[in-house]
Amino acid sequence: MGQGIRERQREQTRGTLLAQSRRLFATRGYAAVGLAEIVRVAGVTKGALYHHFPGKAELFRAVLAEVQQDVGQQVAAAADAHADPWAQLVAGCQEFLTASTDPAVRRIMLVDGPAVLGWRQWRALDEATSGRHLAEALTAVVDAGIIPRQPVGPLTHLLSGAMNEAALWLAESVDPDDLAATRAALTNLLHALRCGGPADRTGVGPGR
Amino acid sequence: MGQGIRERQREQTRGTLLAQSRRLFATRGYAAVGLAEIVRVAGVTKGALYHHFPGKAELFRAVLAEVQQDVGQQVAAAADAHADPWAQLVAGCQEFLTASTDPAVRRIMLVDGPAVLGWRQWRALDEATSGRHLAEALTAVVDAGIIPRQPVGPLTHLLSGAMNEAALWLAESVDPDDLAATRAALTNLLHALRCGGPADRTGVGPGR
DNA sequence: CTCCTCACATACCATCGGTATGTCAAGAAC
DNA sequence: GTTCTTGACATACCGATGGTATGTGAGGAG
Repeated sequence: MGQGIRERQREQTRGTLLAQSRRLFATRGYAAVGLAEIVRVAGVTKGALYHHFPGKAELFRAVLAEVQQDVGQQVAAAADAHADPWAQLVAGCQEFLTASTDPAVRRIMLVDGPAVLGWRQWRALDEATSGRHLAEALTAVVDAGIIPRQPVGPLTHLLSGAMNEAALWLAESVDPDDLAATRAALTNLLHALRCGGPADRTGVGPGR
Repeated sequence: MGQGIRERQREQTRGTLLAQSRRLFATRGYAAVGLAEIVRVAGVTKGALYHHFPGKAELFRAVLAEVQQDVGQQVAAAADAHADPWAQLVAGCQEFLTASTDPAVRRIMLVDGPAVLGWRQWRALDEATSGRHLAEALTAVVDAGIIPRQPVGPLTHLLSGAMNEAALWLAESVDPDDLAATRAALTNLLHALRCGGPADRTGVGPGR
């Protein structure tokens, strides 16, 4: 089955490198973890690391992609449990808050990600995974006429940022009621979108 | 006036150190700027830097505090131009987007800040300046009965994160309409709060 | 004038990310 | 089976970086 002892070994080495990096980056942050420690706990040398990844930043990028993938799947699974576009949106957003309980998500994806890769690359990765689900869900909700027709781009980023920040806040929060309150506020915010029409939008053209 | 040539020189050295650091950190990011370059453009040596700051991270912290202070004042000034609590909230939020046009704000305050100092310290700094204004404005709006009574903590973080992310997105955006669309979406979002309640009121609310 | 302190400058060090090169086994060629 | 090539690492080394220990000269108190 495993075609070639060569390729199998390669995948295993790369796998442990990614797994250990993810663990260390999640617990102590990108800057505080040296390559020496990564290769030590992975049981290899720096030569192996640089054989698989162009450098520390690219290693982090691979780890981040893995984390984003996991979150994206988790969100998508929660959304797919519903048929109604609106229920999918709400469920996906709530599930994102749940997924962000994982320290790896918070530290790697939300804190270090933008700083290490730059916001542009970070956004591109997000766009390809979890962020895309939000945009699609919003588009579906707009198309279904549930909320007023409007450009979904700005709205996507507003909501994405709102949830990111809320997740980080909840992580440091000591009051257990904060989680429930945030979930309620988020749901409330989403519900509020349904009655927000063209208010006094100053100096803006027609939406799409 | 300046009591002592000693103290004046001290303040000037510290000032240029802060100013040059702010400029370099804003343009190239925290990690990509070395202390050697900072002290070179500031016309001093590393000895001077370590005499004024405990280390690179603390220097960054001082720069970030300065940036936060500026943003906070800018937001407060925009809000104080209005008497109505609601107008203050909207004006302050819009002004935050304007203030985030500055690359120093985006890179130092929004991207590198959380990663370098950790989200906890970053949040504490924000809480003391620009973030506090948002919380106060929201409290005022709730107290005035303009939006339904609810915990302001979660709402503050949701809105803060929304604006942070929007500001970063606008910075990379190429479409000039995005700015206007985002302002509209943000205003719309704020307006939508007026018809949503903690107990899930799904009725169609008034425009204004 | 004396002396002390403070605001730096100089010299130095440990560690880090990164690179160049060596090594040895797995798979291909015959 | 032998040779030969290739690829998956290991080893040794380098420049740069943040950080520290120590030197020094001018300002200010007495």
